[in-house]
Amino acid sequence: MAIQTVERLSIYRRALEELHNEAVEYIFSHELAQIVGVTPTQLRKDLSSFGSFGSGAKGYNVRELIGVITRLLGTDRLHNVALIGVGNLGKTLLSYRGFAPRGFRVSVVFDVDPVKVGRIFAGRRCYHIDSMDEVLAKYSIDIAILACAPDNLQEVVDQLAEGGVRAILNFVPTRVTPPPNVHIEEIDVSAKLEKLAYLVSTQELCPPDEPED
Amino acid sequence: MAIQTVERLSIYRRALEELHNEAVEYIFSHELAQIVGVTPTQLRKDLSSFGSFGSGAKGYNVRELIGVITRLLGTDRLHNVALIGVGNLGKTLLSYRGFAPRGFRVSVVFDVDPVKVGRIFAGRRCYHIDSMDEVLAKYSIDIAILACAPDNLQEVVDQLAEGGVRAILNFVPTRVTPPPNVHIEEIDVSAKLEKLAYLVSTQELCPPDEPED
DNA sequence: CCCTGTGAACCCCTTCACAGCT
DNA sequence: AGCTGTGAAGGGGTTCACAGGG
Repeated sequence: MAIQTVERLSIYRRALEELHNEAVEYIFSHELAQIVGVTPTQLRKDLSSFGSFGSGAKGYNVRELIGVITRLLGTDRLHNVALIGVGNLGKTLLSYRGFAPRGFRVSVVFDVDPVKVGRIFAGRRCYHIDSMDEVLAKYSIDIAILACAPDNLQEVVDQLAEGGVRAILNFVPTRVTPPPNVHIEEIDVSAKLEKLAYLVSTQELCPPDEPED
Repeated sequence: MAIQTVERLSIYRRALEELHNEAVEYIFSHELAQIVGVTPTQLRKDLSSFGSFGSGAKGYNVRELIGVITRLLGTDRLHNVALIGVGNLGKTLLSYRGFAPRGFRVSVVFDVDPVKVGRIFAGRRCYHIDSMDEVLAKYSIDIAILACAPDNLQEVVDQLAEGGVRAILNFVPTRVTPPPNVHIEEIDVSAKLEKLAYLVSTQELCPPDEPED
């Protein structure tokens, strides 16, 4: 399955869950496509890449589709997540309500600040980064979120990999090279903003063709 | 210039600035590529798409490249940013130090909560969303960041567009249809996590071919 | 020589057009 | 008739391979 499809599945599922809550049982591709902002063809292609679920008369069964996508994304089982760094961003992530319903549990947090180590943040014990190996195993962590200072980031990543972490979500605007068999996703707010700045400034220079009024 | 190139330029510039701080004057494509995690060819292609800056002997002039990229991204002039929603995420964004050095100033914040409206957050006055029109003009806002509740999000977006906002960074996991001439970038943490969950679970099933030990 | 810059090939993803089903 | 599923075409972006220059 195409990796881009995977990214969209997550969006489809969220929309489908809302529809399910509104007691919608069936939906057509053009309706769901409208909601999530893709073309109906795109949506059908995505879904057809892992099976046939639609019926000509009623469209797609909402509940069934949610189940299939959930299994496919691997979010039917619980993922234990480690958070690295309990600064502003880390605390915000700890309070985010969107993880639990999708099978993610931030089980443990790490920091280097001696003031924070040993304390409990939103119910999670904060460990020192140096004790990572044992703690990762103890909580059977397989995903980590980086929300720490950029110093020694590669080292942290390598330690995580050694501890069995296979996927990392990186909020730190520093690029690290992924250890073997470890997937890294970057979330780079500044880069996104700068992209927007570019789009805004070029739009000023070359306004999109529209009929003069 | 390709849009993907734009996203990478921002990353290049950040790395170049670090190099500049370390008094590095020239750098070869393979060195910078290594730092930011792209192929040297990719990097050269990106840079060559808007000019020729490298010299065979010394590589690229760091300072010059920073200047060119900055102008190109449109971050040489200041962008006034409006933040919508002063919850956990909003406050975290307000305290983020990465905006100012890249030409972004969060000038004003909006909320619907009467407790928050009128208060000052990190030096920014909080206005009610309904007074958006006048406030946007007053501060000459051209970029907005959505960090609010998902209710009526499309309405908020449309209001922003009417107020002259041309680019929106959306942290809210709800898809909205962009008004004409408005660019929207999504930051979807859950979707990224679910993508990672997928990668982890498929890797378990079909481990990448490696020699048995 | 080893670097940069770049046409060409390649690859992936989206879109089109339509066949098949209900 | 309107829907889904899908081979085929099209487009964009990355990689390759090499020409050109200090």
